[in-house]
Amino acid sequence: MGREKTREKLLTAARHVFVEKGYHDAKIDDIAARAGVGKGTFYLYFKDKRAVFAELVDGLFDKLRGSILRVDRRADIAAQVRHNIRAVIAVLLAEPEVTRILLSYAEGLDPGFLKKIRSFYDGVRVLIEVTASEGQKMGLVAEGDTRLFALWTIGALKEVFMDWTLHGTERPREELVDALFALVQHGFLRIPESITTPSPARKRKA
Amino acid sequence: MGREKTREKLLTAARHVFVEKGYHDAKIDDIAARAGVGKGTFYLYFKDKRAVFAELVDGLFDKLRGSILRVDRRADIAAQVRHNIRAVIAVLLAEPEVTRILLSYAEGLDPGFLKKIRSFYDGVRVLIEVTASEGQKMGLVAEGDTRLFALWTIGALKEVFMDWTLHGTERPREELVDALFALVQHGFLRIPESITTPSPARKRKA
Amino acid sequence: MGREKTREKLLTAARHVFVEKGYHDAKIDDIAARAGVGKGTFYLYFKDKRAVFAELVDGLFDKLRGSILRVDRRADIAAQVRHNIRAVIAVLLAEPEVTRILLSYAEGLDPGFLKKIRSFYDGVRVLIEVTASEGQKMGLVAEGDTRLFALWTIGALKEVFMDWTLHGTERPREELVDALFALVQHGFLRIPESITTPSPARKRKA
Amino acid sequence: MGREKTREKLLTAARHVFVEKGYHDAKIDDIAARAGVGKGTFYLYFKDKRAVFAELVDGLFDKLRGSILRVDRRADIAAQVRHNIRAVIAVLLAEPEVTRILLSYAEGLDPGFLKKIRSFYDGVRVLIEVTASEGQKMGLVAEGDTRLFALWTIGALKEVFMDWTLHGTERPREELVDALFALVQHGFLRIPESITTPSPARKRKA
DNA sequence: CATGAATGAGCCTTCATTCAT
DNA sequence: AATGAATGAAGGCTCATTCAT
Repeated sequence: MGREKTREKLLTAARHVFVEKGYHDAKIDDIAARAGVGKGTFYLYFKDKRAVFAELVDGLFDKLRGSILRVDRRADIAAQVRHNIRAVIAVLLAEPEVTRILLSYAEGLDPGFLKKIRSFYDGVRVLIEVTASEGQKMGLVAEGDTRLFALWTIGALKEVFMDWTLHGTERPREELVDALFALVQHGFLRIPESITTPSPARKRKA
Repeated sequence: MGREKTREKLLTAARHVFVEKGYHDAKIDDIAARAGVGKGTFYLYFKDKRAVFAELVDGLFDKLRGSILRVDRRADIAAQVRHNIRAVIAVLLAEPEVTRILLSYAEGLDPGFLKKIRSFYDGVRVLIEVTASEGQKMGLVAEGDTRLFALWTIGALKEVFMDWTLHGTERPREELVDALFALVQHGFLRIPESITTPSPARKRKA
Repeated sequence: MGREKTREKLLTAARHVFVEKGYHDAKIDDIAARAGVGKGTFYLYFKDKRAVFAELVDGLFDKLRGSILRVDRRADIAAQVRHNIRAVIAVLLAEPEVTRILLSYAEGLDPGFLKKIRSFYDGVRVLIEVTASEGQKMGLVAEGDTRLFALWTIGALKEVFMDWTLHGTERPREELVDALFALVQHGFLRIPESITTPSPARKRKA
Repeated sequence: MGREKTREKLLTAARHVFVEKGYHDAKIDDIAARAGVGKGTFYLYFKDKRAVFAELVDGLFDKLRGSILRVDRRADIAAQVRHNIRAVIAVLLAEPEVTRILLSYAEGLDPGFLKKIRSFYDGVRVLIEVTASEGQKMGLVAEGDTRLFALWTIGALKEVFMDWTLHGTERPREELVDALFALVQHGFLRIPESITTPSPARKRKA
C-alpha cells in the first residue's frame, strides 16, 4: 500500500485516538482500526504504544524548536516577540491533538516518558530565561528573577491555549497571540514606547 | 480498630502510593498493603479505585475553596491578595503529593474524572474573574479581558508551584508567595502605591 | 479453598497437561481449567509457565537424588546396584508424566531451561563415573573409560524406560530392573560370581 | 536464481537457524533472511514450517537407512558391525545440527511429527532385533531379550553421540566408533576371539 | 469487620501464512 | 518467480473486584 502511507495513516490515527481516549485508554486495536489496518500492522511500524506516542510528541518538539527565532536586539523587539508567539501558536494549532496531550501530560502518568517532556519544558524555560537575561542587560526586560518570568510565560501559555482550544475556537487566532503578548508585555517586557509595534488588541492604561 | 482510623490509614496510604507510582500504576494491593490491611478491607471503605482518588482530590478542593477569602474592597487590597495567595500555597504545600497530581492531571486520563477537575478550575477561574471585574470598577485592576487575567494566574500558579516542588524546596515559602504576587501585580493589579504592602521582592518601574 | 490444596491441584493438572500436549502446546488455560480454577489463579501460585514446569522437574530431580544410595564396598555389590536401579525406577514410575518429559526433553527446545536438565544429567553421570572408578580400584568394574560406562547406562536407561512406558506396561516391574541390571552387569560390572545375587531373569551364557 | 539452488539455500539456512534457536524459536523470517530471500519465497518451496523441518530430518533418515548394511553371516561379523557403526557416525556427524535435534526430539513437541520419529526408531530397533536374533542362532549373539539389546544400543548411541558433540569434538572420530562398538561387544556380542577385529580401545577381560 | 483466595475480562504482542504487485 | 506488507488468531499475563469464611 506504500510503506510511508501506512505509517502516516497510523500516526494520524494514533493522534486522534490518543486525544479521544487519552493515552492509557487508547488501545492498539483502536489505532489500527482507525487507520484501517490490521492490529498486527501496527507493530510493523512501531515497537509499541510508547513508541507512537513518542514519535508524535517528538515531532511537535522539533517543530516548536524550529519555529522559535532568536531575538535580534537591533530590530523591533516587540515585533519579534509577537512573531515568536505567533509561530509557536501556529505550530501548536497545526497539531491540536498532540498539543493537548503534550500540554497536559500528567505527573505520575508514565514516569519514564515524563522525563522527556520535562526536559523539553526545561529547554523552553532556559531559552526564555537566556533571552530575558539578555533583555535585562539592554533594559528591555524588567529586573527580577528570569526563571520566574519564564515559568509565568509557560504556565500562562499552557492555560490560555488549553482554554482557547477547549472553548470558543471561532475567535480569530490573532486574539490568542495578543493575549499572550499582553502577558509578556505586562509581566516583564519594558519596551520603549517609541519602537513598540502598537498592539492591535488591548493597551495598558491607554 | 476504629472505623475512622482505618479509613484514614487507607487514605494516607493511597496518597503516598498515587504519588510514588502515579494513578495508573497504583495497585489496590499496594494501597492496602501500605495501610496494613487486607485487600478486601479497601472495598469496605471505598467503592473503587477512582473513589479514593476522588476523595483525595475532593479534600484538597474543599480546603482550597475554604482558604480563599472574598476580597473586601474597603481594606488593603494587596494584603488580601497576598493573604489569599499565601493561603492557597499553604493548602497546596500541606498535601504536595495530591497537589502535584491535581495540578497536572492530564487530558484524557479518565474522561469522567477530568470533568470534575475542569469544573474545579472553572470555578476558580470564575471566582478570579468576578473579583477582577469588581476590581476594574474600582480602578484597582487594569482594563482588559478578565478571563485572560484569571487564566494567567492559574497557569502561572501551576507552573511556578510545580517548579517549586520539583526543584529547590529549601527556599523560604514566602518567596513563592512573592513570586506569585509579583505576577498578579505586574500582570493586572493597579494598586495605588500608597496602600500597597511593599513587596520584598521586585518592584515595577512605576 | 486451602492454599496448599489449590497449589497441588495446579501442579497435578500441569503434570497431565504437559504430558498430553507437550510443554509448548500446553496453555495456561488448559492447566487452570484442568485444575478447576480460573486462569488468574494460576498466577497466584506460579510466576509463569516455566515456573510450574521447573517445579515439576525439580521435584523429580530431588527424589531421584534422594533415592540413590552410595554403594558400600563391603556388602553385596550386585544387590546394592540392583537396589539403586530399583529405587530409580520406582521414583520414575511414581511420576511417569514428568519422567516422560524429563527423559525426552529436547535439544533446542528452550535453551534456558535445557541448561538445568543438562546439569542434572551431568550430575548423574559424574555420580556413576565416581562409583565406577571406585569399583575399578576394587576390581569390581571393568577397566575402561568410566565416562563411557556412565553414558551407556544413562542412555540405555532412558531408552528402555521410554520403551517400557510406551508399550506393554503390564509386565512386572522387576523385569525392567532386570533389564537394566543386565546392561550394567554385561557392560562393565565384574562381580565375582560368589557374591552376586542371582538375577531371577536372564543369565549370561547360561 | 536456479530453483534448486534457492531451495538448497533455504534448507541450509533452516538447518542453522533450527540449531541456533531451536524449532520453536526459529522464525520463518530468520530462515528467509539467512537464505537471503524474501519471506514469501520460503512458501514457494515449502508448505510450512514443519515441512522444512521434516525435510531436514527425512534427509537424515534416508541417509542413515542407506548407510546401514545388512550383516553377512559369512564374513567377519565384528568388522561389519564396526563398519555399520562407523557409517552411522559418519552420517550423523555430517549433519550434527539436525542430528542433535533428531536424537533428542522430545515427547509432546509436535504429536504429529513425533510419530514419524518414533516409527523411525522402531524401524531401527526392529532391524537390530532381527539381526541379533539371527546372530543368536549362530551363537554370535548372547542369549537374551533382543529388544533389550536393541534399546541399549540405540539409547547408548544417542547418549554417547550427544556427549561427544557437546564436549570435546577434537578427539578422533574412531574413538567414538570404538566406544560404541565396545558397548555392543560387551553387551551382547559373542564373537569368537579369533575372528574379532582387535578393538584399539579396551578389551574385556575374557 | 476483616481477609485474601479466586476470578476473568481485557489488552498487548507475536508470528505463521497469505496475496497483491 | 520473488517479494514483503498485511493479517488476525492465539496466548500470556495483569489487576480491579467479589465473596465465602
